[in-house]
Amino acid sequence: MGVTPDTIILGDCIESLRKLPDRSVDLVFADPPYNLQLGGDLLRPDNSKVDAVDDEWDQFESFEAYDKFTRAWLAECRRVLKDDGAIWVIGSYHNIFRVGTALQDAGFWVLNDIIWRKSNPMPNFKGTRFTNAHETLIWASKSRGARRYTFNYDAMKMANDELQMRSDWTLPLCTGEERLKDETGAKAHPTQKPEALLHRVILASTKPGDIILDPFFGTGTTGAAARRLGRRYIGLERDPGYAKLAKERIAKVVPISPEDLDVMGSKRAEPRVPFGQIVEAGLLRPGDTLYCPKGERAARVRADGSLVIGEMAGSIHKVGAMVQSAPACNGWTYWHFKSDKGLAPIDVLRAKVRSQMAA
Amino acid sequence: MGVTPDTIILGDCIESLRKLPDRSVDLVFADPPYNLQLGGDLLRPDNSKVDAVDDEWDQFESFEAYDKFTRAWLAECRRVLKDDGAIWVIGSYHNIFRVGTALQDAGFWVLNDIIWRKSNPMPNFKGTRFTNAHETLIWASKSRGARRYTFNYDAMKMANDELQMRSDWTLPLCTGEERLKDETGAKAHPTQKPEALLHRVILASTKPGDIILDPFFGTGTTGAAARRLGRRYIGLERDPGYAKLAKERIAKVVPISPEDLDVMGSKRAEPRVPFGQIVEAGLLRPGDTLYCPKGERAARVRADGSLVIGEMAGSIHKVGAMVQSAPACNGWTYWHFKSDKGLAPIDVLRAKVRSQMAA
DNA sequence: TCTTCCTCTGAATCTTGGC
DNA sequence: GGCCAAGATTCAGAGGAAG
Repeated sequence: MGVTPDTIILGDCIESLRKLPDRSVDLVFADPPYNLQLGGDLLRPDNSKVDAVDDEWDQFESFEAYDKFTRAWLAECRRVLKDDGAIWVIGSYHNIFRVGTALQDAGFWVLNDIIWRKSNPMPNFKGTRFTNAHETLIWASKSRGARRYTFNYDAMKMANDELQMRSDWTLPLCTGEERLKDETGAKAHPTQKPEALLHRVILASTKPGDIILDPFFGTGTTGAAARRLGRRYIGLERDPGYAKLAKERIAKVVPISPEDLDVMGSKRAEPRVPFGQIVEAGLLRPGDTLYCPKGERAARVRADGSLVIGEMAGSIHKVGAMVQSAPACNGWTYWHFKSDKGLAPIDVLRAKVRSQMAA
Repeated sequence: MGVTPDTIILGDCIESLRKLPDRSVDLVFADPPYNLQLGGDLLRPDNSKVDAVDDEWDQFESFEAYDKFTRAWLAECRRVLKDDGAIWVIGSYHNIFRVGTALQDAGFWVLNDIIWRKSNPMPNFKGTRFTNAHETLIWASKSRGARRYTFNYDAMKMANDELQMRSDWTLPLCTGEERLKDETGAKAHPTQKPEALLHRVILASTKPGDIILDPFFGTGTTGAAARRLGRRYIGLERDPGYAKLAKERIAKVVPISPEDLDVMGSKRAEPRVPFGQIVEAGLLRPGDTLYCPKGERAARVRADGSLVIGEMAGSIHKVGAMVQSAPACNGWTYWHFKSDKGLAPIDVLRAKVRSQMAA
C-alpha cells in the first residue's frame, strides 16, 4: 500500500506522484522551476559572467504551459496529502503569483505567505531595478475547513526568543561548505536552498516521524533537514545525478536525538534576540552542551533553541535564572559554549548571526 | 481630451477609467480590495455585492468574481497608461497572487515584487499562524519590450546609505497623527497606507510633474504624497465621504520646493561628451599619453580623439577593452592622465567640459 | 599566527541612443 | 525595425594568498 519513506523515487514528478496513494503524506515541500525568462548573458561591472539558471528544466513555452504543469503537480500533491496536511511552495516573482493562484484554485487554503529575506543577495548589476533580495514561500492547508494543520506555535516563538515568529525570515544564501560541489568544484545544483530554511519550515509545520514529500528533490535539502529533525521524507527527482548526490548527502546526516526534538509545549515570557536562529544557522547544534560561567553547570540545547537541565526547560534566560534561583538572567552572557579557546559566551555567536543579518 | 490633473473623480472605478484617454498617465498606483473573505465587501464587475461565503462552491465563485473585477480594472489602467509608464499594486496573500497573475496575463511585465516589512504589525492573537508582518507590492512596466520605464536608481541608492535599494522595505504602519480620524475619533478608513510608502514608490518611479493615477483613492495618500513631491494625481473614488476627506487632506499638504526635489540624477541622463571634445577643448593634446589605472599600460591620444597602443587603435572604450581582453570597458574611468596630483581618470576632464557647457 | 587584500560567486526576467 | 557603438554598472561572504 503505502510507500517506504526515506527514499528517492527516480522519474518524472507527475508520473511518480500518480503512483503514490491518497492521503499518505503529512507535508509537501516544493521548490518547482521558477520559469525565469532571461535574455542574453549578464556581465558584472568587472566583466565576469553571471552563472545563469538556463537549464532545460526551467524552460516553458508560455505562461499557459507553466500553469498547466503547475496545476497538474499541485492536484496530485493535494490528492496524496492527508486531510490535516499542508503544503509549502517556494518561488520568486517570476512564478509565485501563478503558483499561488493555482493553489487557491485547487482548493488549498493559504495560511501565510513567508518572505525569505536574503542577507546576502546578488546585486542588480546594471542599476535597472531594486535588488531582488527575497523569495516567497506560500504555506497552505489542504482545504479551507482544515483547522487541524500542524503549527508548532510555541516552538516558533521560542526559536524567536519568545516573540511571535513573523512572516519575514532573514537567512543567508546557501554558500561555502554547505553548498554541494561536483567533481570539478563547481556548484552541483544551480538552486540549492539553505538547510536553515528547511529547518524552520519543518520545525514549524510537522511533528517528529511525519512524512514529508518533496516533488522537486534536487540535491535533497528537504531530505537532509527531515532526517536531521527526526522526520521522514519521500523525494521525487528525475535527474539520476542529483538523486545520487542527495542520497550520499542525506546518509551523512546525523539525526538529532529524540529528547532534543522535544520542543516547547507551553508559554513563558521574557525579552529579545533569537537564540533559535543560532541553532538554525548551525553555530550550535541540538544536543550541544552549554555551561554556566564557571563551568560547573551544564544544559543541553534543543532544536527550537530551548535549554534543558534535568526537569527544567525553557529559554536561555529562563533556565539561567532557574539554576541560579535568581529572578532574572541574561542568558546571552550567562551561558557559554566550549570553543577551541575554552569557554566563550554564546553572545559571540549572536554577534556572528547579527553580522549576517545586518545586511 | 485630457483630464485635469489634481482632481478626484467620484464614481465607480471602472466606469471612470473608461472615460480617461489612452496613454495619458505616467504611473498607476492601486490599492484594490484585498478580498479578505471575512464577510467584508467583495464587488462584482457590475458593483453588486457578493454575499458572504462559507462553503467551497461559493469560494470558487468568489475567486472568479474577484478575478473578473481585477482583470477589468487592470485592462483599463493599461490602456490609460503611457507606453513608458508603469503600475504598482499592493496586496496581501489573500489577493496578491491573483493580481499578479492577472497583471502578467494582461501583458504587464513584472519588474520587482517589493515587500513592505511592517516594523509594528498586528500580532496573531490566536497563535495559529505566523505574525502577518508584511504586504506585497508588484511593480510592472506596461509591456515586456518597454525598456524605458522610469527608475531613479541613484536617488534610491542615495536614500539607502549608498547601497542599492533592496526589494524589502521596512516601514511602520500608518498610526498616530498621520492616521485620519472621523468625527468620533475612530479611524476614518480601514486600510490607510503610510505616506512614507507612497513617498518611496513615487520617488523611485516618477519624475517631477508626472501624472499618477490611483483608481482606489480612499483617503488620498497617493494624492498627498504626489503633491508633496511635485507630482500630479488623478484619484478615482466611489465613496463621497472618503473623497471629501482626501480633498481636505491634500489641500493641507505643502509641496516640497523644486530645488529640494532635485534628487540624485542618473549618469545616463547627463549630456554626452565625445572624447574628441576633450581634445578640441585643449584639456588634452594630440600626442599626450594616457595610462591604465595602475599605470603600467600607456596609450597615445590622436587628434580625432582615438587612442593608439602599438597596432591597436580606436575609441577610448574599444582600446580599453582590447588591452584588457575584456568584452567591454568604460574608457572614461579606465584611462588616466598625469595631473599634478598623480594619475587622475579622464572622467574629471569630461566633468570640466560639462560644467563649461552648462554655464 | 594574525591581518589585510584580492578573487570569486549567488534563481537575474539587468542599457541606450543614433543611424 | 535591426545594428552598432557609447558607456554605465555590484553587495556580502567565503576562501585563499600575501604580508
